[in-house]
Amino acid sequence: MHDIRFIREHPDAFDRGLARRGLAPESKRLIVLDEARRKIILELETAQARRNAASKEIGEAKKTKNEKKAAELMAEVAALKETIPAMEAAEKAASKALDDALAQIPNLPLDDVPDGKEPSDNVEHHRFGAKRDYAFTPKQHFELGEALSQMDFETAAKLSGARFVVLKKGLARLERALGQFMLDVHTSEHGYTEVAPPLLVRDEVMFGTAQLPKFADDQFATQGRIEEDDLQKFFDQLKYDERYLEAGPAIETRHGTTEIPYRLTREGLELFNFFRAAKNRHWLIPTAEVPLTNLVRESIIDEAQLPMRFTACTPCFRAEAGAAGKDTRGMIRQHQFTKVELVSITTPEQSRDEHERMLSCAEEVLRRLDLHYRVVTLCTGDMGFAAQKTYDIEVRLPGQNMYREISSCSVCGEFQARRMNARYRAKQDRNIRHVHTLNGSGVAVGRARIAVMETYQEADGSIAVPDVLQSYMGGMKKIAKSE
RNA sequence: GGAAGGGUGGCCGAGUGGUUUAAGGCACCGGUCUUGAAAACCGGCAGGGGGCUCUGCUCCCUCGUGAGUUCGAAUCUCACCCCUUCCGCCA
Repeated sequence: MHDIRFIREHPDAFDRGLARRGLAPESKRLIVLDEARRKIILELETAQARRNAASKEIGEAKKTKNEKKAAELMAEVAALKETIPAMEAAEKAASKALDDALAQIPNLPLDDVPDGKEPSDNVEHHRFGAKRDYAFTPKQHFELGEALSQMDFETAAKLSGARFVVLKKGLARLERALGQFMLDVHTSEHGYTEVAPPLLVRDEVMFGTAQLPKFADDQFATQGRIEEDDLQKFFDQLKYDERYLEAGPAIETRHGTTEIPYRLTREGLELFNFFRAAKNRHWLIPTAEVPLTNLVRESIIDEAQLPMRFTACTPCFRAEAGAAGKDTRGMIRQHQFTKVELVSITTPEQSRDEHERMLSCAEEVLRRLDLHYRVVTLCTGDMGFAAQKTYDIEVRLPGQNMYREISSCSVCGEFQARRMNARYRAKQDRNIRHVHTLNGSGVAVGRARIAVMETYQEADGSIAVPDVLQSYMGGMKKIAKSE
């Protein structure tokens, strides 16, 4: 969420930032909304101030027995009480219009983010390791997994549909081992606090990290249950407004009378669906970034507590609404996957350095697994909604013969903090300011398993267990087919 | 799912219709004292927003949220949200 005061004071810089993302200018429209808002606030507050002053004068007039003046003042207050409610409603509407508009606008890129439109415009930052030579043609992870009878898409489809998988034996354990290993590295060596967060969260939490309102279609949510009382309340609210209720076709009853039933209009149905969806709903987290970042929502933290660093290994759930046809084979893009997440809460001064640090924490995991990867700085056109700057780590998948994203580390500035109302009290001047937030995968466990499988595959289709994982695998050195 | 009790500044907490302009404490900041620190004492200290002649002055809103009653609401009424405890069910 942007600061309207910044936009008001730096409209050109704001629009330039949007332009770098390939977006049309917004400052003019926002400033118009803001001016409308401030105008009505001024009117409302003038009326309120007069009402308050007159009320005090009433007391004084009564004290001095000036009944005539008191009566006049009371008439004035009565008149103000007629007009103030409408102004209050107008003020609310104007503020909401501005907030709704602001909520739809993505964060601005930092100066050093490369300009570009597409992933191909991302800039390589550095590499670790090198492509390996194989004496055979490396297979893709799903070929390996299915041949081992430890990765089963068909059964998963019976249970849950496409984009799910059942893992067994060594591959199931490899998933667990990777998560444990990563958490241990981050907690015991990188200073992150391990958290086991809720996987189901409220609307406002999803808004805080900016999954809502814009990306609702990408999320899974639980369905609220509607009871009879709720339904009655819903229809009471409609009040036979013809936008929502209309007369249906007449029905001849058994008794020869004609009844004209009411039914929902299209808009009424939409309203009903909205009402039902919002009732007792929870969202399934698409990433632990959501609960971890929101840990500090609606609070004022002492600067001495910063930076805060949180990590969690959780399942993540994504509807993959816009990904039809993409990565349909294998486990690259699933509705459910495991990820170790890193989140930092910092002061504005710390966030840039913390971003570099977070990247190196994520990289360390891949280094110890001895996986070849490259780091790219995302271009302005490829960055996520909330990010100011993002590094992606792309791991080499020899079977796919591609580099694929395995981690994404973003600094968000105060963009999310504003949405969450997360602030800190500065040590120096005791002022309250918004914190900065950062998030990164440290790293995606599902994709790390794929990378291990494809990188460590052997000619016979078995998979060597990387040294650092063997202790997490009960000493297992090789994942091979077993009866 | 049932019942009861709650939601007040960064934190704790008083306040059940009218100097609440929200007591008091803790924390924090400044000062006095001290070789220094602690203690003690003195002073300051909620958040958000608007306006202006903008280092300042001033106004508005906020006691979970929204509506209502009233000349007047933290306080009363209604609805909703959230939390806690107990009971039931349950891994």
